[in-house]
Amino acid sequence: MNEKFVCDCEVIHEETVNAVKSKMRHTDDYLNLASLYKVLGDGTRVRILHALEQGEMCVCDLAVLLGVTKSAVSHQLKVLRLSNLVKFRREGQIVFYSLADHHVKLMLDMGFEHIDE
Amino acid sequence: MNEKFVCDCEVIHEETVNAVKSKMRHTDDYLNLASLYKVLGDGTRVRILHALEQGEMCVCDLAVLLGVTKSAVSHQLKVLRLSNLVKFRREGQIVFYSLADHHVKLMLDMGFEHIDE
DNA sequence: ACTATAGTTGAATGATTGTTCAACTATTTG
DNA sequence: CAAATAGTTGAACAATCATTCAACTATAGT
Repeated sequence: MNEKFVCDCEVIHEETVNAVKSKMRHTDDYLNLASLYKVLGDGTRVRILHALEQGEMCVCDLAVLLGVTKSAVSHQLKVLRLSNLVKFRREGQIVFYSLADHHVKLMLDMGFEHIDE
Repeated sequence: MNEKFVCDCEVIHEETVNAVKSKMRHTDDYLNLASLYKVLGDGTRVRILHALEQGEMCVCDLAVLLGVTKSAVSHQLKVLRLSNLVKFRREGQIVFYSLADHHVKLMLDMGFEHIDE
């Protein structure tokens, strides 16, 4: 009556699995973490975030800078907003976006370090 | 003769865009960075990585621990291998996987910090 | 050589996702 | 109020992706 039914393995290191299992978080935590990284896993979105490291920018600024439509930028900004990676303020017709906190810059820098090896 | 043709905007902050543009990296850098985060953007893969923080594990261990098939684990391990996030060694029939370097743990921890707010 | 088990791989499938287009809202100016 | 511009939104389409299944390779034991 072990976990064989969820796997096609016949022999495993039972102690190792149990030891690791006790250290694991709740599955939802991993799904949340994956969702966060999924947001960072798009070229347009990381370009937006890196651009905003220099300071706040409006949607049109970003669209011109990245060479895509306002609509595309707006869609991606919404994704970034829902993940609490950017914040915004409205000034007249113009909406200025900026990074939500310094955490975001740290995550980007850590990623760059890895790819720059 | 400005960048209007790539965007449906009529008025922008030209100086801001030029200033930021000079600070931006090559587009390929962002695609590479996004590719890395895309790999981390999957629940199964982050669970694998977090499990491997405890020590090396074989494919069957991981399959039982996560409740998925060997095949699914093997496919994801291949993705992680191609991104240099895990390494492996073979001992007889058994292949043990482990984290490629401490960088990986740092990236995971930083992500957890963000979602734990 | 034969059997059993660990692991890998390719094709197929269903789900997710990024962009575009068109229509919409919000705000400013005349 | 009307016109113009900044930004948002939903539907549609193409592309990407995670899992399963089945067939395969690799190693160990008899």
